[in-house]
Amino acid sequence: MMCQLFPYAERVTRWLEPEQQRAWRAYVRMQGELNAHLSRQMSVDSDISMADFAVLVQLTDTPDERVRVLELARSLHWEKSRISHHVARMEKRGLVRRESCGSDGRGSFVVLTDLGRSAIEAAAPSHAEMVQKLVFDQITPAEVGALREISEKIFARLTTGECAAVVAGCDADDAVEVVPQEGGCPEA
Amino acid sequence: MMCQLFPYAERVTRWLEPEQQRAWRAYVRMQGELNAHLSRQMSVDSDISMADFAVLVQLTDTPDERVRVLELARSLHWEKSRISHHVARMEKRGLVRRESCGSDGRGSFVVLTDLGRSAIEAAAPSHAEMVQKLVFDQITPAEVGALREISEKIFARLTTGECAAVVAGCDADDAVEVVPQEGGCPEA
DNA sequence: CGGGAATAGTTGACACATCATCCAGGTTCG
DNA sequence: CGAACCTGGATGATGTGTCAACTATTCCCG
Repeated sequence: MMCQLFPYAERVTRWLEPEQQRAWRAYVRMQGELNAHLSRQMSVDSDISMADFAVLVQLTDTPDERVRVLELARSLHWEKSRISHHVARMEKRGLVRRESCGSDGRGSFVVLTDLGRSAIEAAAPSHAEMVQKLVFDQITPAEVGALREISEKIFARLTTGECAAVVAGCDADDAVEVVPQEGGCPEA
Repeated sequence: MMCQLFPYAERVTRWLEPEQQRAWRAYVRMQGELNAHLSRQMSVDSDISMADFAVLVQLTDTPDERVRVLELARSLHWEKSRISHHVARMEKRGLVRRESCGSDGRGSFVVLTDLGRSAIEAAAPSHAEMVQKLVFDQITPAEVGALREISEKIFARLTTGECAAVVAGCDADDAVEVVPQEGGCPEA
């Protein structure tokens, strides 16, 4: 594939070194368990999923609590059809509603409802505490920095060059980073 | 708003510090993109999913290429019903087959087929190279070590105390010492 | 003005994960 | 022996993610 071009002409596979192998396995396992745990916790004690949460965060971060569908897709790095389906499900549950856009006949807004607002307000604190307990209570401040550096470097590689364009329906706009993720809120 | 922190509150939420927040955001984004990228790459150029790959790896790691279903669940940290469904789909595609277990009438084995073996042999090299390029080419040897340490610490917390038992159908019955810890998982 | 092309969004089919439930084969113990 | 219970595993419903069409608007350009 496009990401497969390699400096070596031949098909010499570069297998992972033992050290890398260990790190990779540890990372993969941790990441899987952490995701599972955070998802389960959120759905158990707030009755919304991580995906719902991410969408709701985007909405609450916007002054008038309404965002265009494709704007959501871009800031969440989701495909447009994923957003579309997900919003449909959330609408069914009353967390958001759709409104058509006057200035552009084909567009539509996703709007936060009262139910949606109270859902995220209920979910945020325990989610933040969970992240704190499961992640940041376990590692040193130096490791926090390292985690960020590592993540940023890898992420950068994923969004540059040949690898970037693969995401359909959501161009790597660039300036990126109005990242959805919750976490703490700087005391407003 | 939900982010306001009231000093008098009984349950004071520990929001993330700015540094932690940045690290968390970076991690979440990276992890999401990396997963998506690896999955897409594998299914595009080897026609199997990461989940298939994980199962196949377990099978090839076993001398006679046959493993009990629950054994699979335990080593992959999957729920038993997930394994069951997944194996059913893989069987339909000819990657594995089931065989009943003589010594225990209720058990069954999952057995690697020739098709399954050639699938994983085809998938492994390009997957390894992808991991190399996307991850290890981006970070320093010191960071490889850090990544492993961080992952191990967080993982350890996830499999300890009350957090561990939550996984249904796959009790860490053996080995794993379950040391009760205060602080608990969710605040309940 | 008219006819592509791009854009915004939806839809349907399918793969996947989770949950609750069910079931058959073992185990324990009176 | 047999009833209660435990275990290994399958199944169906439901929610979620992806891909490939598809519709409807708007844009561009002659």
